[in-house]
Amino acid sequence: MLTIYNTLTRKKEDFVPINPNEVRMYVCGPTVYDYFHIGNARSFIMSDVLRRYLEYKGFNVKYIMNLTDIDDKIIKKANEEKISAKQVAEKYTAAFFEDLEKLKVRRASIHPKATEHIHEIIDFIEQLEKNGFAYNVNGNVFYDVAKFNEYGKLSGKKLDELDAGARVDVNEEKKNPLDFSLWKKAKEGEPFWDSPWGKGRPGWHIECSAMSCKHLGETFDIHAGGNDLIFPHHENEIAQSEAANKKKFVNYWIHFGFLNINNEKMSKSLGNFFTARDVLKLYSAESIRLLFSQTHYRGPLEFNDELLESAKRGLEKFDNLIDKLSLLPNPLPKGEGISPNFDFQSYYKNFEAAMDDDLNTPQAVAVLFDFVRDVNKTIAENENLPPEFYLNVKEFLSKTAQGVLGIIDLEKSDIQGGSIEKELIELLIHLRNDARKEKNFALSDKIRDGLNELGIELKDSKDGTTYKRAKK
RNA sequence: GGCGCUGUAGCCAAGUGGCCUAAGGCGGAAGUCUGCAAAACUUCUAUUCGUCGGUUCGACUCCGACCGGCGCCUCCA
Repeated sequence: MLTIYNTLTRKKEDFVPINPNEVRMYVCGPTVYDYFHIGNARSFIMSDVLRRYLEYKGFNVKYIMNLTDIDDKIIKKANEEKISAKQVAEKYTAAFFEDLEKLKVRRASIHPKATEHIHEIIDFIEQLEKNGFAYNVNGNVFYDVAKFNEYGKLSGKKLDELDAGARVDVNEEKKNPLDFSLWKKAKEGEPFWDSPWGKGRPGWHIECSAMSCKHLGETFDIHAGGNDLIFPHHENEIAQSEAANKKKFVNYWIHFGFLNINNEKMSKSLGNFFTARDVLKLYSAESIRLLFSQTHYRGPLEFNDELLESAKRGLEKFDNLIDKLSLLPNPLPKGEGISPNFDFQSYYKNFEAAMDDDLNTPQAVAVLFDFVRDVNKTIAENENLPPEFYLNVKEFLSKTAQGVLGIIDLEKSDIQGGSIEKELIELLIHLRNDARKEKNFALSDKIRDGLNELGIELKDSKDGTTYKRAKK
């Protein structure tokens, strides 16, 4: 049974979806005004892991991630770059999908855009007006926080306390400083849409309520996002959706911890961030995903080169085993060998137990490392293993390490390939081994060192010489 | 000020009232292999869980105090 820590109840709960075999989940996506940073990537990756694990468990997952493609930051960027807001959004939307793909994050079922749901958003605001939760002041429409009794139930804040602590950003039009914009009146030169309240554009929070409702229904299973969205964003979504639909909005709220640099939150405003695409220039998606998987999703995650490097090194254990598998004859000889005493089921069981426990990926990763070690031992201790053994190893890694966590790529063995490059390397290895037979070590070492400089490492073993390419 | 999180080996990081004299990764050490090397593989690497008290037959795990770190309360994954 999968358990999930629910921010709403502050407890770990059994996960029971509304429909038995289906999970509907919504994750807050990016505002497309810039490249996203590696801290944002954590949310995308961990959401992806959650989605993959739900599928592993047999659920049919309907996964929505929105794109905020109209907003103050986009308009600001457009003015800076002297292009339209639409062009900014298009540019960074394309970049967003490119980066996701490089991170091996699977696309959501649908990535709805705010600007393509203006109609739904307007309907939603009208419903709020009708229910008495919204008020219009000169074309600006606000949500009346005081009308929603349960305001603060997600973040554990109380209205009066919030009021006291709220930083004064005086907006004369608001009844309460905590009221937030549902519809913003267009200023001169800003993009706008026609509405019952005049020309304007939607506020930030309303798009998620409108789009989740359209694509997932009034009540759905999981809503996820970064810790900093708890308040006010998710709190406001609840206020909007529950006030409009008069129904519970979301059953399970999941929030991801931050990425820290030197024990400090990575953020655009602090300037201590790396874009995902820059990190990807130096490290593979698998390295990044392993690093993220080695910390529980709710806790803070320390991020630096040394840790990325150690994740990359850790990955080599998997890669070496994958290389071993890829060197086996294809197809494997049938029915030969003695079955070792190797209990694959217990590894599946342990992996699932870890993941079921509020997505304890560090524990799950530990199970995978144990698995690799035990497989290596078994291979070393048994001369004549049956083909099923290797097939089972591959299947296990394929389902868990690759399928759920995405920390390995079974199709991409370094040893594989069919290019001329491969043939040249093999020719050099032959020449070198001839030199070694003649004890011409000066020449053989020269070849080895030369290849090394090109990023190709030779490995001599009993069964011959193999090579691998240096990796990210 | 309000609310919340957190302190485990050189670094990162799970975990639990007795199976913990504490997973896993990196780093370090030794061994196997090797012409040498690298790599690989194997083994070892915290008598101890921020400090001090308390509860308990028993705590690192529960409670209290103290010290330290972080976050939200404002756009933010």
